Amino acid sequence: MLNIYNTLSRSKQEFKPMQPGKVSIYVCGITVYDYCHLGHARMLLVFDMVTRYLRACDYDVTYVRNITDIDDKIINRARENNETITALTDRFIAAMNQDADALGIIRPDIEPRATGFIAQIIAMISKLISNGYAYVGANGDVFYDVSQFEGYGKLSGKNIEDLRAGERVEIQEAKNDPLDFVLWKSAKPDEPGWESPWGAGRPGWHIECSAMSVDTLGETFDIHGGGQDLQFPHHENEIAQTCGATGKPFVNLWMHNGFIRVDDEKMSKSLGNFFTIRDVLKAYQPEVIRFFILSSHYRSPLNYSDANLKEARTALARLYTAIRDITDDTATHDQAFIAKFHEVMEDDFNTREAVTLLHEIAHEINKAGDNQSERARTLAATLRYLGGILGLLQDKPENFLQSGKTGSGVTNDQIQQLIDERAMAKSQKNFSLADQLRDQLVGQGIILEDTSKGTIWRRS
RNA sequence: GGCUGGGUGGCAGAGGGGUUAUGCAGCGGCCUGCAAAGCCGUGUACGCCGGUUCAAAUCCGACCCCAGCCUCCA
Repeated sequence: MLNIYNTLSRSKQEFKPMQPGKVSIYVCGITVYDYCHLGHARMLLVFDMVTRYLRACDYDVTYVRNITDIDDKIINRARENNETITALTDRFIAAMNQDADALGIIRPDIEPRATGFIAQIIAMISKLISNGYAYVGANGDVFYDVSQFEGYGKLSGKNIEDLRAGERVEIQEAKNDPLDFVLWKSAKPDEPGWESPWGAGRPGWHIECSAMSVDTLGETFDIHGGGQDLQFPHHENEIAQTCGATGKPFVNLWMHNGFIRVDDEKMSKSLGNFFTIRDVLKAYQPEVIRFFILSSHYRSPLNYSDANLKEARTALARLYTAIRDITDDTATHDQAFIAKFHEVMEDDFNTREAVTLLHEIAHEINKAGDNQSERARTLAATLRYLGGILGLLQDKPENFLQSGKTGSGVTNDQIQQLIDERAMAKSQKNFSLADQLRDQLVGQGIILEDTSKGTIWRRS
């Protein structure tokens, strides 16, 4: 029985899909005006893990992750760069796909782009106006009338009075209420726009997701996800819009992933403390980033640091080391570990416990000694199978262990040459030369291991 | 100020009324020419103050501290 924490009820609840065996998920994706950072990576990886796990449980999953390709930041950035909006968004969508692919993230089944749904957006806004939830403001923009929607603030645990008391909402003359938010923004003469009943303009951010999710998954669907910061106002507004337009419940379960932090502060553009995925990939293997992120619970904050990434690399190397040289292709699985794995994953996707379990399996393999024994092969197959559900341990062990980013100044051939020289020295009992050659490699991040089958190497 | 979530050993990070988390680092040992890897053993812990209980890191209450949201944000 799968239990998932629902932000709306602030508790774990049993997951019951609307249609048995089928799951529909919508996740708020990326606004494409810059490279993705590690925070985006966490969102991508968390929901990748969720869909992978649901599929491993034989659910037929439809995973939708949108792209916001029209918005003020995009317009401004295109203007700064002196390029067209399409050129800018195409460029960063390609970059996003490149980064996501590198991290082994399975592409969503449907990836709607806001600009492809203008008709649906306009239709939904019209519906909201006719249903009495929206109005045309003094400046020609269309606004959502928050006071008309009962339960506004329920998802984020806020009430309208508190929000007003916060007084951080910008006062805008055109609105009836400072809390009202824009659905359709009139275009200034030099801005892009689409024709609409309210003149040329573009959609507000929130309405995009309402229109795209309803169009791709239906008026009510199973899971809606996104980063924690989207709870308010974005998801709150989505609920108000979709329910206002359809008169039906919107989603059954809200999932929000925690943030990546740097020095105990949220990683963000405004703080200037963000690291892009591609920058981090220069120093660490993609699987290390995945392992790092899955090493904590998806709702917990997670601190990014060089030390933590290094540790993730070491821990993952331990797992790969355990299955090194074991042929596991024909072996069966250890059902006790499989059952335990599902037990922890069914508790709100406790990937940290799952990773702990992988370490326990690795330890069992190491204890087994003879790595061609039936027991070792069964455990290795289990380790690889369970790791695979998390998107881990699918590489060849020697490939992972040798393809680290340290010691990249020395080629495999050079390493092998030094190993050969050292073997010669060793056979002549010239240990001081042998040690000197080994130290030389260690200085370049290459670790040698003398085994019964000869000397093998890996990157530290 | 309001609303959420949290404070765990040297570090990271789970768990969550009585039984080893796990990983990294440390220490002792085995193995090794020496290492590495691995194995065995080992230490350090649950913010503070009360309460409930045979028993509290775990439940309850107060307090202190931190983070997130309340504005664009994954």
